[in-house]
Amino acid sequence: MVAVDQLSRAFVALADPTRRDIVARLSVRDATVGELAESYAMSMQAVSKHLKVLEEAGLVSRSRDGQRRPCHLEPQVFDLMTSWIERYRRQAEERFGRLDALLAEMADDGARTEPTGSTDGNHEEDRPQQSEGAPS
Amino acid sequence: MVAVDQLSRAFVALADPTRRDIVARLSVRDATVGELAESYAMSMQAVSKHLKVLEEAGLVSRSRDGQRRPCHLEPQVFDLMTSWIERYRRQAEERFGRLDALLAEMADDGARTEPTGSTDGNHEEDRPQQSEGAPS
DNA sequence: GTTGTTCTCAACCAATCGGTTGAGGAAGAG
DNA sequence: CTCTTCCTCAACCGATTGGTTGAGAACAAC
Repeated sequence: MVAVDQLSRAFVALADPTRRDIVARLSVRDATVGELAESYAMSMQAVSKHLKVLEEAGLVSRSRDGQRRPCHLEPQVFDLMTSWIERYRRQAEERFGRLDALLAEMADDGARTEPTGSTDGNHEEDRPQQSEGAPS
Repeated sequence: MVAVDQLSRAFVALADPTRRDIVARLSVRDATVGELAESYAMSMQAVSKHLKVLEEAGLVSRSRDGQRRPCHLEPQVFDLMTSWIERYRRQAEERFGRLDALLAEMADDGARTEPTGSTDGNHEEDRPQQSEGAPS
């Protein structure tokens, strides 16, 4: 995790089962580090590290309450992930001709993209180091 | 990645910018290992490893065409991820949105319904090793 | 056959990850 | 003040990750 973008941090954060479980618990109610640590067979320091990862990913915030550090779920980052996923899922399904599933979805948000033809080709992102130009 | 569940594999796979970019390219069109490798400043072996990760996550499948191994995006796994995310995003927002409505309700009919617990409280999953029971 | 292309496997390496233990800071309680 | 509670920081450790190079398998083409 060396100065990576937020999307990478978010996916990295949710890649660990313990961290996903922490998110699940925090979605029910806020909790302190100690409370969370009781649930897992690991030290409080380890849980604290996991929370740090979640916090740096923007998924969790922490306030002060005496010597306690209550953890709070911040679900905005979820939108970042789902929008990334949905973008490419939609493009892929569009390409495979699964228009039935697509049309049902377009009834919701009315995104009028060309059926199969356009294949826009502008998938920008924090591209990793490239050697040459775009692919064709 | 030592025999982890599919959800972990999927998040791990998308945690790398190069792999996300591969997914982006494959959403436009299928591609061979060599074609993909031209786009990045790394060896074909490295790209092949990335594709292996994506394949084991179920995000990419590969067929044979002579000595080529065309890669194909399999977007079903995306649903697994979005449904996980949406579940907890919804629960969190529900919890935040209900706070005001809850307080108004508690002024009316007292403490008959449990504030946060009634909605579900069963966030099962392939729980990591726990020490004790559920969180209160 | 030989040659060339495409791709994978194996070994290696530095860096990171997920855990540990020990020490210590910060704040409430006696 | 001391003591305890809650939590973080630092150092360490083994396993994994993301890259490399070299060898070679599989297939097409000559």
